Amino acid sequence: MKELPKVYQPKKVESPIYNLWLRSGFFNPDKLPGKRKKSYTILIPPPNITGSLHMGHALNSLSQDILIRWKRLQGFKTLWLPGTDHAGIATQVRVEKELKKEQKTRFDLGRKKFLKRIWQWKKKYGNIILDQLKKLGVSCDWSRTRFTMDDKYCQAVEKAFLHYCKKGWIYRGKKVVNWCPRCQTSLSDLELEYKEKKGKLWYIRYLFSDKRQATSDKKRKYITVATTRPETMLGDTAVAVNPKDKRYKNLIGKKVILPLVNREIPIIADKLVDPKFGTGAVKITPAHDMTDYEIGLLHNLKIVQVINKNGEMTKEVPLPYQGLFSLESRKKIVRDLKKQGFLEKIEGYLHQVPQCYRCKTTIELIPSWQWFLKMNDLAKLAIWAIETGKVKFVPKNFEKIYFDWLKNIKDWCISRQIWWGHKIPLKGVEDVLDTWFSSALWPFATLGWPPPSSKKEASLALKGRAQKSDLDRFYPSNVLSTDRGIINLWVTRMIFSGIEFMGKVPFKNVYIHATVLTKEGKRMSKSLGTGIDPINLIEKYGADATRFGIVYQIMGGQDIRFVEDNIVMGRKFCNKIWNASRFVLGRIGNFKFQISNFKLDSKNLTLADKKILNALNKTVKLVNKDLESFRFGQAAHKLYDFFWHDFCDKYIEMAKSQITNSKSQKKTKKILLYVLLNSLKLLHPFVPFITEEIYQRLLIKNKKKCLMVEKWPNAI
RNA sequence: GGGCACUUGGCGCAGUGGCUAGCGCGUCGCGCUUACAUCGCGAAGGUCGGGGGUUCAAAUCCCUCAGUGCCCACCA
Repeated sequence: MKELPKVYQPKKVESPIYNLWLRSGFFNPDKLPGKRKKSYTILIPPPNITGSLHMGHALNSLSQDILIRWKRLQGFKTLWLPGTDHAGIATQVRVEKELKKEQKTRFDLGRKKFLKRIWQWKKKYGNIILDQLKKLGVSCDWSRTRFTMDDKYCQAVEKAFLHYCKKGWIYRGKKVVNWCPRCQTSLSDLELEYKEKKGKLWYIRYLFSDKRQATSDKKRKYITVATTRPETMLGDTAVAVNPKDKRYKNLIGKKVILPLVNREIPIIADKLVDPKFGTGAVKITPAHDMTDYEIGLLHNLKIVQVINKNGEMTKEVPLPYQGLFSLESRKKIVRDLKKQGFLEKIEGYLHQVPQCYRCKTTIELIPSWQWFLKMNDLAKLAIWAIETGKVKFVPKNFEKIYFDWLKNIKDWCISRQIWWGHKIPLKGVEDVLDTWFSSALWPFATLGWPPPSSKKEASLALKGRAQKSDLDRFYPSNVLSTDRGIINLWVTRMIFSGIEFMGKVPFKNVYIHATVLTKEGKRMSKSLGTGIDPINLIEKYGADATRFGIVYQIMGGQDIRFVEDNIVMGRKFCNKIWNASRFVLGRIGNFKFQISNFKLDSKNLTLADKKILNALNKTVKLVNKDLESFRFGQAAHKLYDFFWHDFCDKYIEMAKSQITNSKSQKKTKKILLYVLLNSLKLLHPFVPFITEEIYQRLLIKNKKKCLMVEKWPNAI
């Protein structure tokens, strides 16, 4: 045996070990050794093809890798399926940025050339994250890598869409929708981000059209409305007050003249109006506000669109304002109102301004023709899944977010006017589907749904594989591990899609991992310069140290304040594992023990022997328990304490003297090797490289090709 | 505006009714003892955010206040 270096050198180990795993084929469930009847499946949340690895991915992938490696050791037929998401708007925006460097827009290229450009981009950069994940040591079955725009996946999307059509759940309608003037597309509510901005509240007077109408209060010649967006007043078709508001009760039904436009509009009553806000009287612009739109529908108001899809004022407005961008026209309108005496006052106002979640442009609300998916029945399915416990959230409190959204559900606007995505499979429609429509099918579209329609096709599809299809064998998956930010955007939609198309929920557990913040508690973000690149950590400390350091911090909280100190700890721990192994290997020499049959009879055991064997047993039980309930950090702490303090500090020290005694020598060696081997197994899901490297150097009988497929220790 | 969470030694965190509140990093002192100085041994350091309550007993349960992070929301 070669002498081991005193210090563990991850760089020399990681790449050869990863190649060993790849060559073994054991990432692929069909190539795993032994009889493995039960499957254990995880589908990776497909990263966007625009992305590169950040701490969130690292954290999430680690939880999944730990689970998969643990279950693989426990003898399950494990599948961890990787893949990427075409990420409609995100990718399109990314490539548009590239084009901008050449002073071009997508419209300059035209749809066909632009799409070609995106495919090129995808080919070049589409798998960056997956490649980076390999450095972390993840054990995905790369032979099953999927992309949400693979041919087969496109079929699934089309089939799902047509299925909804047949049910009559898809309809086209002209509604006020969120519109991104830069992306030139509609967006669902979930695709908005709100940013707090300092704005103003303008108080504007609308004069009564017949001054004598206000007879009860002779001084009252006008009604004042407050607005944060004065430019939309050009599209006002009513003023609304709360029916219970005494101040305005006698004005309901009267008419006012819209300043600058000179249109006569009615004063109406609607309970949606909050009497406490502003003056209690609100201008109603059905074309450019959700609430106003709803009020407009109820009161049969005319919809006057004054802002177009580029964010410019339309021909519906008086000539001086036509063609101006909305913010320019705002300035001019305020100036004109002031000049003409309609502006009562201006107040400062802090409000949440919606912006596009991909390009951060301020959203306009604009009436347009879109496709919608009726959500009533689907929402009920999703609610049912959680209420009956078919799907469980960990931590449980996230179910609230889920229910809150579902119980106030609106129909889902599924059409987008971007180019990159799944085209709506109907004639004459250029729109593509919301990227989340396709992600919603991920749990089964990746496994071969829709199933082949003929037997011939079926046998073709199964060529070279086991008899049963992946869909039969691996659906539903066991765990979905994801970020809390996409619970409704993605998780909810997978759940109802799974039930609708497969008749079964897509996964049993939804594990919501912690969000990684900086040490100061700020969000990690590249643009803020607060991001930490896991790849740098791997370079500096090694993959195992990084893994252990991160996992050590996953204690179940919603947030993790990341500190590099823990990675330092991880590195020290790896070194400890390395040296303890060096000691054991050195003392045992070339003797090959039969470890698998090693029985622990209590005769001939010293107190130290008993203690370490008991501690090992206890650790096995506790680690199992922790992992079953996704308590990754707690498991890591227990392993750390056991290995360092029980094994190294105590037992190895005792063993040094026991081993000099000819009576206890052999047993001590056996126990050293036994505890080391089992420790390696227990630690493997957390620190796979170093444990595999050491395993490869062990002299034991019945040695497996890889530690990765060894047998997880049973607690005695 | 509503909701979810968090607040424990210098820093990051465990601990969810009961021994003198633990761990990692850091700090200080002593040790290169033949697995490891990325180590060992020892030490200092906390009235568990403030206030109130329940209990024989609270970091741990309840109320309240404050700070922090996040999510949701049609106050124009």
